[in-house]
Amino acid sequence: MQNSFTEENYLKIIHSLSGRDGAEVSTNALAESTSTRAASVTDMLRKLADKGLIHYKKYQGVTLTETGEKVAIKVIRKHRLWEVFLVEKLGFGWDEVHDIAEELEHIPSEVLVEKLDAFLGHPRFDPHGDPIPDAKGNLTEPDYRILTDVQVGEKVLMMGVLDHAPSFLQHLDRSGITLGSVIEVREINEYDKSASVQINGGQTLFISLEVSKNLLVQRR
Amino acid sequence: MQNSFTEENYLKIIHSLSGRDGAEVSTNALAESTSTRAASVTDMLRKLADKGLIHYKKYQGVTLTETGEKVAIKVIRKHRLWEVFLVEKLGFGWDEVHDIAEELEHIPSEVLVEKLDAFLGHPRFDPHGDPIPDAKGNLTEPDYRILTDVQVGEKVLMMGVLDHAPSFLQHLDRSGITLGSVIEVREINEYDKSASVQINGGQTLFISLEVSKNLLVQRR
DNA sequence: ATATATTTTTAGACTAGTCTAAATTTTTTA
DNA sequence: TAAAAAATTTAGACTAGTCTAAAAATATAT
Repeated sequence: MQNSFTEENYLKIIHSLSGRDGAEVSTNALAESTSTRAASVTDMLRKLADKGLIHYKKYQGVTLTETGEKVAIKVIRKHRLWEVFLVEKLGFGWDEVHDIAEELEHIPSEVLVEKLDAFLGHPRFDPHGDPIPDAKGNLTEPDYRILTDVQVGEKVLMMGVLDHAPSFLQHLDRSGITLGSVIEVREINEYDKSASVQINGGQTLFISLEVSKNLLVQRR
Repeated sequence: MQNSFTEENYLKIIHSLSGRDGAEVSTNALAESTSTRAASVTDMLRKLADKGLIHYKKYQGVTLTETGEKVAIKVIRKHRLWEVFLVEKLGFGWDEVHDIAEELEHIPSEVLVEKLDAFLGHPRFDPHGDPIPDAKGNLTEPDYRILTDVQVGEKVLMMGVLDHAPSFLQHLDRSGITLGSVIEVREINEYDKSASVQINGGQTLFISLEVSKNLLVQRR
């Protein structure tokens, strides 16, 4: 039984809204994320439930079944591998690849994914620092901290972003912050909670709270 | 105005059935090639005509408009570039790439195609010897000969295939014939019109008329 | 705890792409 | 050149995915 482009997208979105704990996802949240109306979501949920891909009880929200989870993770694996390809091989910026990967992730063919993975050297992370599930479907989210949780005086490594919006990524580019950058938190401004940080031991700049909330970092 | 996956396929197929002279293509031929019914083809033809992509008069067959031709050639360009990628970079066999490229060819994004083209080193031919249209849409079909037109005693270069069926390509693999092979026609068998040929100055073997008809060759 | 607000589902409809069966047009053939 | 055959189009219907409007269920707030 083959899943459609649209079905795969629902599963992927349920996965991401569901979070690590596999919490229930609401119809409205899905309508928001899929840019459709709640009524359309309900229709699709009945269909996915019939196919055994989600647990669904009317009015109670949904969670993925084990099968549904597997499908979702395969799509995520493909999405992230294609993003690596687009950035590493074709020279796209990390702010340019999301929409194209949204299309490529639905190309069917197990062998294509595995050959692509090998060609890319079995990367563990995509250009935004998101972990790439392995061929068996194991997806281990590394427990990065958010920059807002870093103490003044700490030096950390920039490992990923929570927001993938092109405008946010371009802002980071202009700030000279990329994956692997060393960020030292120098001071937190009482007034607006912005942070003074030093990047790679060089330039010092202000990072707004909004930005800090979307930066994933790790102890060095 | 964006064309759908299905519309692009119709245009591509009309292009290929239409041939170099841009001859009219019949509804039935399209039904055959698209694996649909004639009635469905008629519906789609009305739609493509409304969009200005084909010239269509009821019962008279169709030809591509200039716009339709451009769209078709873009799809062909993408198909052939992806095939090069799959064979050259991912290590697929030339008999394995057609179906995957059928999907990839519909991924939208001009910049993706151009970056892919550059990454591949601006290849002029795909893994089956078919010419790749350039970014401007210029598609020059080289005038290869068919092996059946080669005289006994001539040595030619194998440049492409007319049949892309996996079984045919696998048969060539087993015969040791690939793009660039030197083929010397030694003898034509009166009985079944099969040809005795020598490959790369080495092994001599029989090629059936069926096979000869599908081999494109060039004077060395 | 009951009224109000919010969320979700149902009902009925629309588009794209397909189908079958029947009608029509074109082509072939005798 | 008229009848038969073949090709094509029309008519009406189906599925997937979406919509709006209205009904029903759940949550919230006095």
